[in-house]
Amino acid sequence: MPELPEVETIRSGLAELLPGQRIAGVEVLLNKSLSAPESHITTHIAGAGVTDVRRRGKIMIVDLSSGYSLLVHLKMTGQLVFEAGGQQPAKPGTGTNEPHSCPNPTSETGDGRRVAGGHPTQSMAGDLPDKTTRVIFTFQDGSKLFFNDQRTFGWMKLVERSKVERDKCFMAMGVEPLGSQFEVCHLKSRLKHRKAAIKTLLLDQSHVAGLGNIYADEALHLAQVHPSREGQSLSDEEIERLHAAIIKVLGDSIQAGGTSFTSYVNANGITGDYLHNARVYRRQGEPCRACGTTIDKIKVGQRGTHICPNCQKLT
DNA sequence: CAATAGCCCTGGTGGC
DNA sequence: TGCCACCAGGGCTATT
Repeated sequence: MPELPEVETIRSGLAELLPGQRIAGVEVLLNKSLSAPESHITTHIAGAGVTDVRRRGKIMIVDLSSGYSLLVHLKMTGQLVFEAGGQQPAKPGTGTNEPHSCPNPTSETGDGRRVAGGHPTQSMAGDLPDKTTRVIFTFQDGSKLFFNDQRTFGWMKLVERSKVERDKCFMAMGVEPLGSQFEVCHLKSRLKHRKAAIKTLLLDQSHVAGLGNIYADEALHLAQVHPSREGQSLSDEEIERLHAAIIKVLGDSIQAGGTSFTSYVNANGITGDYLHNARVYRRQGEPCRACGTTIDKIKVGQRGTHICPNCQKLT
């Protein structure tokens, strides 16, 4: 599921591709995927240019010249894939190339899909649209942006640019973990007097914005804190470790182009790379990279949770 | 107010 | 082979 690093990877890709593009048309294949009055779609999306692509927490913000912005939450299986228009060579015989080429800021893949960062030749998405495609944006130069979402939990909505910051989805959102406002004392104050499990608190977007199941598990392992521990039980030293761990796992993942598994792809339909280096996530039964103990999978707050029982002790 | 359970949804998996 | 219960999970809502 896209968390902060995945959304940031997609954002930076789209930020190189979309600004300057003008939207020619919008095709909504599943109504609930895009909430905006029909009249607004024709008047405030169609014909508008894209001016900027931003991010807040796990939500992407696409600013339009019409004075409106599109907010996008990918939830678990959402994807935003850009397909360049113009030339469409369609080479059916082209096989997969080297899976780990060097970072490539902007290049052509030869099939019309443009690549901005990440790993250009790694498992591309198939032909689009497909059965998971919910919304298609067509640009004046023939390029397209596909909003795909297998499980349809994701959403896009159109809001006035001036009201974006006050939108309901941002009102209760906590600090950006990679921003200057995320300080140890902030985390301390949010965990104080809280009896809920530390992992549950990390997943609560009102404390820190952008952490999901993957990076909560990863950060807790790096900080050597058991996810079931009560928030209030963490020592100052543990909170300091956790604070540093959150910043490190998110930063490392962005560096690697986001996590690679199931349905995550970046703006160009390309998978990420972080999971190869995951500490505990989806590694149950395998040895801990730090101490060799077998990674365990438990439940914390209804969520599947991966721990090293040796590195992360309850007491 | 804090904590928790249920719900939305589809595709993959494992048991029979 | 088919059928089906079950699981995955972000975040909103209702309940305690």
